[in-house]
Amino acid sequence: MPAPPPALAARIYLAVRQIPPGQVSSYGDVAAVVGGGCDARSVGVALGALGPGEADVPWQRVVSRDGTISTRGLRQQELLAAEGVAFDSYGRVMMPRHRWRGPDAAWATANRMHTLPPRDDAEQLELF
DNA sequence: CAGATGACTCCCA
DNA sequence: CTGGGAGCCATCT
Repeated sequence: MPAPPPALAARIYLAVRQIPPGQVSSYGDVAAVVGGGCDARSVGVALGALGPGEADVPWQRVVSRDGTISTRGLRQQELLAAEGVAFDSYGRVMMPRHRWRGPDAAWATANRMHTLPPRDDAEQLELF
């Protein structure tokens, strides 16, 4: 039997579950939402340890900060494309367009997590 | 307790 | 673009 997920991993999974279909987030952003001594690496490790018991965690929606896919052989890009995520000619997710803005403030408070700091918008303006 | 490890990220050559 | 190195941190040996 798989060992029960440590507390931090459970929080990471909870945060990842907030990312809506068609959007993506980076390991670092997820870590920022989780807070409490969690960094991008911790998120990567936690997702790498996903087992059958956490099949409902949309791990494919977490990519590197620059939109590149760090997994190999997991069909991550296919899964994302299937939910409407667009990629550029370099095979990177078009972050400005799909980047998750963070959890709802009320949800964050209720779960003792954090919202993402507002980001400068030059990039976000690429919308349509 | 000390090391090794990993689906990260940033910086510089 | 590529590659190396340094921070980062929870987990597992």
